[in-house]
Amino acid sequence: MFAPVRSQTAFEETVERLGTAIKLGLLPPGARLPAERELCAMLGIARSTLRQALLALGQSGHLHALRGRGGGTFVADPPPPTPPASPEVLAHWREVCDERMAIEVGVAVLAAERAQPELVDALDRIVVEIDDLLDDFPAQRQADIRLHVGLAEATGSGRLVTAMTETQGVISGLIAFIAHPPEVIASSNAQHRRLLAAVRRGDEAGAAREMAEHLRGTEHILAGLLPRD
Amino acid sequence: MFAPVRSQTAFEETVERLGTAIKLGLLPPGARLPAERELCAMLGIARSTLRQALLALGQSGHLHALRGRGGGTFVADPPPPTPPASPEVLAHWREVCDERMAIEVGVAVLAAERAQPELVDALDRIVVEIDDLLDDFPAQRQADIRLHVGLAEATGSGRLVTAMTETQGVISGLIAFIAHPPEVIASSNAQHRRLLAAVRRGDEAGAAREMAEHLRGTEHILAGLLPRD
DNA sequence: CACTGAAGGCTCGATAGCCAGACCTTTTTC
DNA sequence: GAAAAAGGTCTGGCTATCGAGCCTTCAGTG
Repeated sequence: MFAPVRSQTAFEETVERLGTAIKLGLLPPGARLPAERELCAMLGIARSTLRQALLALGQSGHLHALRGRGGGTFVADPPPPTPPASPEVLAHWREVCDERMAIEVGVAVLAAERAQPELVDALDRIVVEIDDLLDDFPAQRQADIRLHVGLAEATGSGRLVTAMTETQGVISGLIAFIAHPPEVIASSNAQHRRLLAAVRRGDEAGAAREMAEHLRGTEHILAGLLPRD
Repeated sequence: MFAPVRSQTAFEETVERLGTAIKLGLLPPGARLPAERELCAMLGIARSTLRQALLALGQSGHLHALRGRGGGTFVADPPPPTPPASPEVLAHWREVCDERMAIEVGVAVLAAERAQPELVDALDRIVVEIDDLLDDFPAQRQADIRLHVGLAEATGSGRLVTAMTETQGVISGLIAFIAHPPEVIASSNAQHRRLLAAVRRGDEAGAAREMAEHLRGTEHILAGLLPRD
């Protein structure tokens, strides 16, 4: 209740926002960011602050800039190697999973309530895509992320999309640990299919159950690999 | 995706934290806060910053200070009148409800999974309490808040408790609008009872359904009173 | 080939928030 | 009357951020 107040600086928040977007593939390799003068206006910060963030992401290999007309800031094409998950996240991985469970289940229920068939169709296509990508782990991960974020988008709530992307950003560092034999992926994707079916028929309770089970799968694997906390 | 970065200052965050705790009754009228020198250490901020926050809450009538030995900062005993909900919250009330739905449903599922009987017992007692308070709206509201926050505590995740209190803080300003005939309260409390029953037997899907229905009740009433957005 | 416009790169001064600490005043307790 | 425990006040310094101007690079255009 009187836990430390730790407000992020604008610089930190910007690095995290852009960095997460890149790591999750929301800003794909090669993509061009808006010009600095536009971007800082969008983000509501000064250009000097934005540049600090861009510089940091440049040094970590996520961005590179080209000067001159037609230049700009681009997402690095060979993405930099993902650093090992921070010990801080590792120490609290169970809390991270809990929060993920809460948000994703909530999103699933809300999505089931809203049930826009066209959006569910799009998500179904991602499931098919994943089935074709059983070997290509990075691509399959990104499709998985798009699926989960897409579900959040289907709720129509911007704040839930934000919460979902943040959650995915944190959990991705953990998931990178897990071995991914094709049969695990396939079973996980089967859960996706059942989840979407429940969402499509507006079955809130079913969606909640499927999502909970889906996430528990990840959790169990992590529990076997990570230290007790 | 490039939405404005708006980082709260330590001062703002402190006012919000303490103010919410007071408005939700987590810091009951008459309660004494830790001494300034301790409190600022707990919150990890400078005393001058903390004092700004305390001053602000004093001027809004939520706190009053007594000097001298045995003095301290106390929660005002006749709580100040709640100001009308901010137009900003009113404009986005549907998003607020969505976020609440997601978090509370997620919490309900997680609580059902964990299911610590003793904690559920405590929550059951709150339900009984509410049944005895059908006339006393403020007291009944606070009991309701304690029930929902208690459910979050039952998940064992500190971050979910934080999310829940924040959500309750925002939604409370809206709920103050609603007429509360005893029969509405009674029916809402019956939902509490069914919800806790589902949690107790570890029925995740059931808990999700009950919680969703419970919150939808509030939403429908609000929809009738507030402007379309 | 020179010019232009659009982009990143750089610098500087002003401001605000925050911190750390010392000191003052009030009140109770011994 | 002294000590202790609290809130109240003041000052100086640090850092993040802002805002604005100017420089450099370079593709396109005439």
